[in-house]
Amino acid sequence: MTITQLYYVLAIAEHKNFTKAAEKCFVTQPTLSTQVQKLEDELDVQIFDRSKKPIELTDVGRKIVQQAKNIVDESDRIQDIVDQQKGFIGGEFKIGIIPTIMPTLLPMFLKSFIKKYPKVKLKIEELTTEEIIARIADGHLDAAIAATPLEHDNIKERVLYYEPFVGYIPNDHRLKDKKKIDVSDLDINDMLLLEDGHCFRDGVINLCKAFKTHEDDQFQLESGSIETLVKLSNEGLGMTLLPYLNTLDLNEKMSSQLHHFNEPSPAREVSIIYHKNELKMQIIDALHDVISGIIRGAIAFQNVEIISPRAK
Amino acid sequence: MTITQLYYVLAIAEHKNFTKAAEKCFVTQPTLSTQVQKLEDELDVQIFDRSKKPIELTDVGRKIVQQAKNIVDESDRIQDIVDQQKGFIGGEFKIGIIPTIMPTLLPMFLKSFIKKYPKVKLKIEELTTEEIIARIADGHLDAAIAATPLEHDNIKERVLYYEPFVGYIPNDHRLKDKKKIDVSDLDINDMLLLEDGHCFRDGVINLCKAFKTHEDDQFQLESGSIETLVKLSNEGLGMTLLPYLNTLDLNEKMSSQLHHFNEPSPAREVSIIYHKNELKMQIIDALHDVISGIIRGAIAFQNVEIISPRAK
DNA sequence: AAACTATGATAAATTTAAATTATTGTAATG
DNA sequence: CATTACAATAATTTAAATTTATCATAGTTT
Repeated sequence: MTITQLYYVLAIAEHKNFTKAAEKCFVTQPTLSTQVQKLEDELDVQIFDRSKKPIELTDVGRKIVQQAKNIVDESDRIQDIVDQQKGFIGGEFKIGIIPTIMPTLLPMFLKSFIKKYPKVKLKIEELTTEEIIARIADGHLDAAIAATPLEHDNIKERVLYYEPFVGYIPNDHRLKDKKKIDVSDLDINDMLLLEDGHCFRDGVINLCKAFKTHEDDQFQLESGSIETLVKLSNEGLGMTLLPYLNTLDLNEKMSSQLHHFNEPSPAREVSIIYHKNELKMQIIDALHDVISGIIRGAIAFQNVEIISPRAK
Repeated sequence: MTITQLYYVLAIAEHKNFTKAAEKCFVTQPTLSTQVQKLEDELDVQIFDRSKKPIELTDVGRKIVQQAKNIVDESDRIQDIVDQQKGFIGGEFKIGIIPTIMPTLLPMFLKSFIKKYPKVKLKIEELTTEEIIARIADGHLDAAIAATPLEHDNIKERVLYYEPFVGYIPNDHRLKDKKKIDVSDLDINDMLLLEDGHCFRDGVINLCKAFKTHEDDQFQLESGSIETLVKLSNEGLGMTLLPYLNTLDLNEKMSSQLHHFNEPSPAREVSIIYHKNELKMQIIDALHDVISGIIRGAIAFQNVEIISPRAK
């Protein structure tokens, strides 16, 4: 049994297809066929059920794949140990960021990160929390930045900062004259929300403690970007909530529509999250240090109340 | 990096000698030299410091060895998964048993175990608790039977039975007329003990809540076997304590010298113990089932008080 | 200090294993 | 029924592991 064989098994299990898995492994399809057969012979058990299309795992196969993941993870960690010893921070690092954090946070830290750690090749993807969780679990993502707490067994979290929500209230809105707003002022039915799948949407819904009914709505547009929310709000279609960092680069006219919350201000917790196996911890540490260092200059709120990003 | 290379590294780390490690791996010494060099080249780090005699691990080397152990353990477990799936219970299994349990327990279960599981090749060794802990930790022993609790981080325990202590009191002893004895009757200074290193000795000392002084002793013989203790006791050199199973095959004259304790009788907890990595769990389960099944017929005490087997 | 011994490194040759190209076999699909 | 998709197999090439033989070096003995 070799680690390479286990890699092959994992690739096949993932793609349910020898040919595609072979491409991913940068070898030809017969290589996978023969190596997997060798492993199956050695263990004297079928890992894959080739009679099904697409190919399926057998019962033992599923357990073997699980264990193979452990072994491959543990063996990856040897390089990790060496890197740590050498103080080497580098290599490819795949990070996911949720859409409502990406445009504000990424420009703040990316430049100084790549300057400080030039050997790290960051691959950044915009993903929803759901997608992030799945990809961290299966190892396709090394880490992610998302709203927490997620309370997911296989994922660890390290808080980066707490980001308060700020009300964005158009001139014709019932709350326009309140200098500071309160959570109890909010009514989910005159607020603009992001489309489904955004945890920021879920956070706001949790905050309002009521579900949007859709019944007496004249329109049902739900945007995918916070920028659109602001523009819709300007058209008088309702108020909205913005994460604090989104309020920093508004023009003068727009910032005048901002209404902060009375303390404790509702806020989201933003963390760097990663698999519990703690692979590539040096890079995660590096990211954490850079980001929280930069944020410390931009956000200075103490008295906040964390709103859960999870639906329901 | 291959699993084989990691095996080689582990063998060298253990024997601190390429030649001996090569023998253990059933390959020639140049094989180890070249394979280890290849691994060191790939990781670009020295694992061994060959300038020292005997050879030493470098700092990273130590960490790599630790991780290599994990990987090798995890990869062994794949065969385990397959065995479990097939309901196959077999292969070599190394078990240690402490001296005070070996002669009574082994004859009780060995025959029926090898009959029920003919494919398991048991290798049984008599070892002290100390030796057992070390060998389970380094993987040289698959499991052991010992007095518990040990409260050792890397070792798991599964209780087999509780074995009461029974007083063996010669005719001239101050307690000879007490039908049932009590823990408070015991005086460590008129009792015969096993030699140092036996946990049964430590258990008895704990029971007496006093240390033997050696000061006013006329003799300082400490035996390595319970049989000798009984014979010395017969010579009037003091009383002793026997584990219950040792009292079952005494002749009539000897059994008349037995004095049971008032309930709750002091007892030792006897468990099958194994590494927390839970390798070869099917065999451990099988052993547990056979032994506790047999013991259930021989020991039927409920009201006992467990005495710790650990010194001090 | 010279000779000896133990032990690991290196070289060359051999054996074994992995990977590739080309081809065949076999289900599912239209 | 022909086509397509996809895995297995065969033959060959390439690469890697292992062995035998030899050398280098450090410590030990005489």
